[in-house]
Amino acid sequence: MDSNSAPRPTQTSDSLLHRLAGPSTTKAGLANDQTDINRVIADASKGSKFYENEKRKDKDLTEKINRILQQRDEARRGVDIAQIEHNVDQVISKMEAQRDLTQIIVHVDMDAFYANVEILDDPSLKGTIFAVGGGVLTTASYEARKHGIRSGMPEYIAKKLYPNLKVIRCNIPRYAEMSKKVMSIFRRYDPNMLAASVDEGYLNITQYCEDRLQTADEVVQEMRRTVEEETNLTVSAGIAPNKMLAKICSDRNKPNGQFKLDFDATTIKAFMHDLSIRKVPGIGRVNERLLESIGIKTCGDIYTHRATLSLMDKQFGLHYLLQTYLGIASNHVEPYHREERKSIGAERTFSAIGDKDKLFKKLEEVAAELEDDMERHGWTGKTVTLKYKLDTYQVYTRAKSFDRWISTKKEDLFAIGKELLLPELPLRLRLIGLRVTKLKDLRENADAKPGSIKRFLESASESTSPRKKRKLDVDVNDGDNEDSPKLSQDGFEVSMPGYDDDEDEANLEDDIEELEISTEGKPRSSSKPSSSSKPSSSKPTSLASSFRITSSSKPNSAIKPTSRSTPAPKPESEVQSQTCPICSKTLQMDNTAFNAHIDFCLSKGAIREAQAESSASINSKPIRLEPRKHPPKKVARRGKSR
DNA sequence: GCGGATCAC
DNA sequence: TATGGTGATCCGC
Repeated sequence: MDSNSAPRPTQTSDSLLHRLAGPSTTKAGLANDQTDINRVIADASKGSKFYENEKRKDKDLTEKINRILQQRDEARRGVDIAQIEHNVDQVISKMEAQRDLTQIIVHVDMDAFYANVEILDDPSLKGTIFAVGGGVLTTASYEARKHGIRSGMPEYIAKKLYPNLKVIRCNIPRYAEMSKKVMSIFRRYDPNMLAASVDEGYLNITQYCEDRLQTADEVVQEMRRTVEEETNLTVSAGIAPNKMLAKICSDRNKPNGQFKLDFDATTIKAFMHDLSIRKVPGIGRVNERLLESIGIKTCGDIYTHRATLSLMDKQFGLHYLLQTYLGIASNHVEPYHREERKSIGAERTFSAIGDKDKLFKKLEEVAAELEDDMERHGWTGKTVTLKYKLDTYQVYTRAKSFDRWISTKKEDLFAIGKELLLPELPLRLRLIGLRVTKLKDLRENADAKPGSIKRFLESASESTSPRKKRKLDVDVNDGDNEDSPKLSQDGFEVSMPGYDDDEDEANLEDDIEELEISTEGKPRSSSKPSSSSKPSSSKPTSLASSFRITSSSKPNSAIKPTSRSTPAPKPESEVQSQTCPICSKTLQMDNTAFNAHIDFCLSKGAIREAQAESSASINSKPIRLEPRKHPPKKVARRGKSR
């Protein structure tokens, strides 16, 4: 257990080595000896500002862990552990009783997507060691991964690992094109699938299997074969009763393989028992370390330490971890809806700048990009957040809210950003960004109940085939968004917005452009740190020692579950009380019937009324028929450092 | 509402 | 020489 208080054999601690190795360490196709590779990476990084910042974060985390251990020991003192365990066991029984094994969920994941598309266009790359990106790598071929080269890694470090590495520039429009093709094949199996990113999606094939009397394995096998036949790209898949399990399973036989988990509670629990917690979506490197510090490395360990987790629920989130231990999660799959968007922003990295006018110039450029996006996608909002990163890599944000919808003109965005940045100067920065939240959808005026309206419109336009680009509200998924991915780490890359669907190509391309990874900067080392300049404000959250933590600064920590993670099953046809966003009547019916009712209301030209009405009330929140997407989240928290 | 922080891709 | 960009969410003020 506690691997951190042990003496370090080398100068760089294990945790720091691990941190420097990047977030995608647990991925498929890794290298011979991770240790040697981590060493090379650390040596190549040593001395840089980036390295120093990682070191600082690592130290903060170590201190936080020490506080947690102290809290744990204190909390366990004098309490009846057996009793607590008993109580937790009862909670587990209840969760178990709600387990839903009725839905067949599939997670599909394209293998080394960008790299494989490049091979498509240049077959001579097949089997060779190459990467896609520039400055920072977006993805690496499987052969390159064997040498420790991963997405998110700076090119110069990758070349230390393999000097002859060939690096190909990203061709985002091309990837988007292939993504569309592949997604459309997936949709044959579930028209309601969720495209989670350019290269990844979730399907519910329960109906499909039932209709054809085929097993899930057969269907997925056929689907994967179809993708390969029609696109020459391979995909890996996971089949399980919920999204979390399906995602974990898709990684099991990658590349070009599939893995099905038996739809049986005993099998699922056995599967989770030995699974590294790091494999659980939502648990990243930080939470991995926090959990490990109290002895939890696998999901099975969650049960062993249930008493501690219960006592420290605030920090770790007992509920979410228990669900994870049981292998229970959301099995809800539906397409992304435009109204789910919560923010829109732009940010740019550049070689460090200290000059005020030059910084404003950068801010202006970012403002222009943001204007473009907001216009193109039809959004405005009420809050603007400035983000900046010092040349020391420390990140800060400063926000301002308005009681009106802001102008999307770049001049206005710039003015707001300037107002936020000015009081912080002087600073030496390497990144500036602007983000708008508290959004209002300018296309579909329904900011009032978007959920259903959108849903209806979407299916309607789908059948009639859209083709025209914008206007006419209702656009289905404007491609915008989505989940968005960008460079990924784990294996894959990035993003793109709207692949979703058939519909406007032009728009799609625009979106794609923005995805390009910039990495521009020609870094010149900034001569001096000038680190002295620190963000003024800073609110030391210090007092935050909400707990009785001992020492100084940082407050809390730890993991927590989130309400999300749909605890229960919820097949979908459950009768419940719901209020129609159009006619405002409260109805008792299941979702299918409810959507039909909404269709009815909409068909009566109720749209206009709804729009008029909604523009008056800006706040109504989208209604939600089902649990939302997104996993858990919520794990650790920490205070500010330094 | 604000700011820090973590995570996914 | 040199380490992305977009979006979401959570927590503690």
